[in-house]
Amino acid sequence: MVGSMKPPQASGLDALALKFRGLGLDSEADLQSLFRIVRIREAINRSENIVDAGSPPKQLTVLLAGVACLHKRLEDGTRQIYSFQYPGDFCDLHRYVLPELDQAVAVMALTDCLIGTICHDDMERSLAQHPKLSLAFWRASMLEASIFRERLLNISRRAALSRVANIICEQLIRLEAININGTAIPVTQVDLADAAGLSVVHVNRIVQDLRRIGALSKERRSIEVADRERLVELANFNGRYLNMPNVLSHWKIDA
Amino acid sequence: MVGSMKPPQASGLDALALKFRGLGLDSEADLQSLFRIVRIREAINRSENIVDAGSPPKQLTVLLAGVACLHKRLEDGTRQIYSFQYPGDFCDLHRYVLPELDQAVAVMALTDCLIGTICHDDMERSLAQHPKLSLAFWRASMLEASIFRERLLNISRRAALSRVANIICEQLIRLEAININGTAIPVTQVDLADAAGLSVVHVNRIVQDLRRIGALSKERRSIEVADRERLVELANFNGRYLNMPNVLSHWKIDA
DNA sequence: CGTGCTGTTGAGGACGATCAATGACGGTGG
DNA sequence: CCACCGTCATTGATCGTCCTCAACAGCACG
Repeated sequence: MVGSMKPPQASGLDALALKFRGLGLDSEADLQSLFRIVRIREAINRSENIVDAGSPPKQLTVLLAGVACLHKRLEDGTRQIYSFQYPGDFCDLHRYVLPELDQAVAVMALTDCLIGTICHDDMERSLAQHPKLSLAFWRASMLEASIFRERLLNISRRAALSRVANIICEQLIRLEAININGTAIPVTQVDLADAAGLSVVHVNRIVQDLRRIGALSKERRSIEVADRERLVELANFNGRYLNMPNVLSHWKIDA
Repeated sequence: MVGSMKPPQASGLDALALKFRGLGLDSEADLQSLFRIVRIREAINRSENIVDAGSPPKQLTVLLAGVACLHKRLEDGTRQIYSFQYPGDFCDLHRYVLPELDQAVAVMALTDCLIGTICHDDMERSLAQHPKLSLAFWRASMLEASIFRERLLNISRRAALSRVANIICEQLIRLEAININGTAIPVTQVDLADAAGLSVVHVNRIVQDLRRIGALSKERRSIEVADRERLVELANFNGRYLNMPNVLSHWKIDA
């Protein structure tokens, strides 16, 4: 089902640790300094906004459990999903770094979520004291940019089937990277459509194709991968843009 | 014509200054420290690569004059242009920050270009000594990401005409931001097509439409804006994602 | 004076959008 | 407990945008 994820881990901070170790933050001291400034934990219900379009940025938000998406609502009501976010991902770094920008971009909870916050002052202090942390954040932003580029390529060049398969592959790997090893992607067909730039109707047909082929499980009401190799092949997927060599190593990916 | 741009300014460093002042680097000392490490200047001919896919990153590259594009060549030979780059833009920050990543992304000169380089050691020293510089670079990356998001949205949601108009608007503003105030965009229809995710044939028809409408000048062999307000309107363009309030202020942009 | 790139034009076809309707499920309030 | 509603998933039909293929003209280059 869509609303269900692994129950929030003990603290939710383990995902943060995983993420930042992956970004090259190997010093335990730096990591602890980051943990120390993550203040409040708040539960957010599915389909509520975690970061509002245009809200005044006084603090940073980090996802600790659940799945969210960075998106923008257009004039005509349609929604473009730029990227999905998982535990350990920061939701509003862009606002912290370029506050004049991006009033229209928001983050929405796709499942029930748990978030932590860091007030800007603490952030500044911490960055000043831990230069390595600063680099890690820069890396996090770059990784996000890399994901945008890949999505751009995906939408621009690939046919609907590859496109959808691609997005699913990415989510599977990113879940794996934070030790969520299931085969189900906690996302609706509507979400997929908004991320892929396709109509829901067409996504539905594509999903059915993928099920018929055997790449996805026949489970109605859930996007569940049945044959990941087939899916990777259909997607022409190469996950190297994700900067997760450890996870990718057991993902037969070539070219 | 396409190959021609303003002749390279005295040093090319003025564009760099403009860019980084726009990114909030207001201290003259920080700026000077950046200038000091920009080493070699090299001329690159149109359609040569400035940064090769997979080249070993030992230095940073900054564009000092000319126009380039960040792109990737796909298996089938097609090219996706992620973004255009102008004097003051760094070409390979992504490699510096996430060297494990992005072997396939390259930067190509769209006109004759002049570049400067910074060796990684100098960069590290400079960043360590000038924390503000570090933030400015982070901002530069964020701005690039913002441009990727906008392009993503553009390709994903808009019809071909708006799409092309949008890209042209962006380039016009970005040129303006570095004091190049002409109405011609130094880009071919092929480039436009690769950036917009459309076929050249279709872009050609769209360009002709835009000319017929009067938004572009009737000049064959060049993309030249004739009526920017009309173009902005057709594009549904809102340039706020570019983080250039000073430039945008005289660009009647709303919503 | 060819060769190559860019721009231009025409015809046909495919992929995906749009519109419309229905079923299944879950939650809510009477 | 049941009626109601909203979201998600599904199906069919039609239509349009944009792609592909193919050819050719102009200009720049050697």
